Amino acid sequence: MKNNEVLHIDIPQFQNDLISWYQDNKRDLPWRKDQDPYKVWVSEIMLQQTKVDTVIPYFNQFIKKFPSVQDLAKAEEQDVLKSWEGLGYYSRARNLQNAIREVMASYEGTIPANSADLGALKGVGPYTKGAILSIAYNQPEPAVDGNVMRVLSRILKIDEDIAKPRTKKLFEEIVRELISRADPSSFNQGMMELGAIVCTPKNPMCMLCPVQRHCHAFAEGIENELPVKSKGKKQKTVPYVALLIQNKQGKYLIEKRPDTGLLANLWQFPMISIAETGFNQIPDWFEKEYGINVRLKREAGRLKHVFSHLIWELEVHQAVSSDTKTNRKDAQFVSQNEMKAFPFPVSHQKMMQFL
DNA sequence: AACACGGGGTC
DNA sequence: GACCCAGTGTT
Repeated sequence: MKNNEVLHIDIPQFQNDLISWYQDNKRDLPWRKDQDPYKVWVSEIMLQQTKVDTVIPYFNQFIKKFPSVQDLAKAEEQDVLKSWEGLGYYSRARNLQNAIREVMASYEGTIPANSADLGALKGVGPYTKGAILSIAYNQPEPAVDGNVMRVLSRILKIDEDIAKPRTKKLFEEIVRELISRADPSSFNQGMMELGAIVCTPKNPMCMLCPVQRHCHAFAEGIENELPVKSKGKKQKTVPYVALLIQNKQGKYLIEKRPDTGLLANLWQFPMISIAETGFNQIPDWFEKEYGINVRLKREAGRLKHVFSHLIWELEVHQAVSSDTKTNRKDAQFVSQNEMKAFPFPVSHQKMMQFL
């Protein structure tokens, strides 16, 4: 589809309506106090697939702890993950620190202001690249997220499936023609703010919309039919037995997860896929894998934890061991107090309620 | 192009 | 429950 087939609006007037509204109505958010590229970057990573209200306290605490590129570069990864604990998508934190270290090594600590160098950094995809270039460096680059696709699909009456990668590219090309050269920062942020506040997924507040007069979906009364988005497939359920193993010193066994995949490098209580290892082989399994003896005491409780792509059903058991050490690297007995320094996924924080 | 990758809020 | 969120990396 050619862009000129869908761009049936007065572009200068649209830009002016949007930017005027944004400047009068923008929320007072912690990452909008200045245009520090580092803070813009951190905020954009945190905001990926995450609501503004969720991000605010994490952002404030993160910037206080790691105020600059230098501070984040020299931090321990475990400290960075601890600051990210509960926010989800933990590879964002690890990729961010990886990229920040690359900025120190290759760019003397200055965050690149060009598309090629910025986009080559870990965790900086098309959206984040455009957001940093437009918001921190005032360059007319597209920053197309879910908000922008929703808003533009309605304004321009585009019914392509926004779940398809190809559709995102279409919107990026459209934004290249639509974006204000005078104030790309306000244009991009205005589009996202509009999507978050007015042009919401359900029941958009068209009566309050600053660009209502440009909107083809509103004109036809089909704002609730757009955007078109195909459904993802539903999650698989996986049953586990998780163990709260206490030794004679009153300490509990915890372990570090592998450095790739789900919840990489976070800590957890040992858990066993019950589909692979039978319940009554658990003691033997621990003897072999951890070099410790384990005796199950009682079931402490059950909990279900839902991820975007799978569901854990955890049967939590209390257990005891007469050992104080394990032969497994990245596993150790710790007191409840010592435990607080380790980053845990929310699923295993829930388990601590049973301690 | 399809899938892995968290967690919380809303209706 | 189903959907959504200021998406990216891997396959």
